[in-house]
Amino acid sequence: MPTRARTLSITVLVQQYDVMARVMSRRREHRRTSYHHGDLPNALTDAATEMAKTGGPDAVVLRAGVREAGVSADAAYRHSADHGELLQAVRQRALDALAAAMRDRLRSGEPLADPVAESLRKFRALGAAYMDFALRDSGLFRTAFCRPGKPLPEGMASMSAHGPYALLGAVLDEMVEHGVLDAARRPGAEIAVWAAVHGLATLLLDGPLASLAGDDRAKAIGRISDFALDGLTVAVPS
Amino acid sequence: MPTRARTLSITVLVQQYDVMARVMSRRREHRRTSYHHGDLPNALTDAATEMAKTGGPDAVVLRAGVREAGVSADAAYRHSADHGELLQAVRQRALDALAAAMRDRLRSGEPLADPVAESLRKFRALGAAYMDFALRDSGLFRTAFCRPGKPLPEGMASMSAHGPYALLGAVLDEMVEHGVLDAARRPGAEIAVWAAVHGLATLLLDGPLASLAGDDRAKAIGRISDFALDGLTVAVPS
DNA sequence: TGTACATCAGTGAACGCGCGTTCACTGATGTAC
DNA sequence: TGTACATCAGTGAACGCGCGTTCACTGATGTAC
Repeated sequence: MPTRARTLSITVLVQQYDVMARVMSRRREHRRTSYHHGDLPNALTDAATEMAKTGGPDAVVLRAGVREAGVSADAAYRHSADHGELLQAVRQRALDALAAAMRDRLRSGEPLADPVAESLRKFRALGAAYMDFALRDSGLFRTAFCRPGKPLPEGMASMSAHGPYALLGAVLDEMVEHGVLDAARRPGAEIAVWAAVHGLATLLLDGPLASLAGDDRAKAIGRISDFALDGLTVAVPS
Repeated sequence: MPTRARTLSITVLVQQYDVMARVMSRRREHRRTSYHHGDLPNALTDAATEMAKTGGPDAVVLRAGVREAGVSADAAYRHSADHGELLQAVRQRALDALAAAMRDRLRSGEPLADPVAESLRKFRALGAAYMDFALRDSGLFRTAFCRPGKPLPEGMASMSAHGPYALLGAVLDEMVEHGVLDAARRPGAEIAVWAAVHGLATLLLDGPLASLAGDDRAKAIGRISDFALDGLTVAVPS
């Protein structure tokens, strides 16, 4: 069957062309002008972050990263101590992205004239941004909070001046300032609020609440901020 | 140096003896009287659960499990579809263990005469048991809530009549019954409370709060139940 | 009570995979004189 | 302005590991007649 055979071989050729084109375009992206890469540390972290975005922390694979960067495996070890350090860098990126999403949400809404209402608006905006990030960019979110190989260094991004924790703290301070939150209840409030929102995110993402359908899910998300607010602002602990 | 050489060889012998003794005792535990194991599915799940206890979900390794059960690798496939199914079985065990710890804590405390105080006591007991389990048996806890390979079947144990979720639900019902919790606030209350406690557990365990030292940690844990209670029982949402 | 036979539950060896890491080596770059 | 030389940042191949899974096969068990 010569006709069939020719048809097949053309199909095969087309497939081969597609594969080659893909390979070449990838090569082109990362083609270097010199023997040295120029900025391997960043390129590697970029590639690894992209993987985390898709597949979570388990997808952060050193060999895949150097492949993507168009460099041999050992080159990574000129800049990184080991795989754990790469993962740590990606984790940092993920935390930064989360904090950025929270800041964006703060800015995106219409500021309210009443400072009390405004501080509440901000509080809810942070919670909503956190939940959205967790559910939409779940790979990064999971990476940001994945179990680290070695204990994390103190003062990591989430705790730094611009991290999620600090953002929440600033809004809570505002709430105290405007009398929404009793100053006596301020200490440690970040942790309680953070726990509530973070817990809901993880239960929905990987936990037993993953099966919660669209509407129930939306309800649960909607409620968690009110729940946290009430938990903070109630006058008399029973 | 003949003396040195002899000393060395005795050391080596002692080491070899230790290794052999360990191997033999392991063999003995699992020595079978017949060609058939008798109860491989349970033995395998037992072994895998033990691994999860120590090393979390990543430690649930099929080959290690069959090794421990004293059986060849392929034997596992007579009873389990694949690795995912084994992990699922272990996850179920972990959830059962968590629920059991919660039930035990409910029973262990002195019941109070006042039904209002009693329902609050139960509420706090559940939270405390959950946190203790998470921090003390962290391997199992992590396994219970690890990301499943395939979506979980609906109606899993945490949602079943005796799972953690149902236990919390029952106590919340009691709180409504005795006027501690407004009935209008009852729907979805499990989720909010669960999220708060679960979130704190995961942040302390693997997250950025892992560095929280003994006293701060205790404070955060102590506060989370009050926080959740206040969030539920406050009269007027601002 | 035997017996043929299907089925169940094992065996030991192997496959293929992809990983993190390391090896000895080399091209490129910067610097002291 | 050259030049020797240390150092930096790559190469390609390999190592060793342990995993999940599958292969062809076999011993043990239950069942119909």
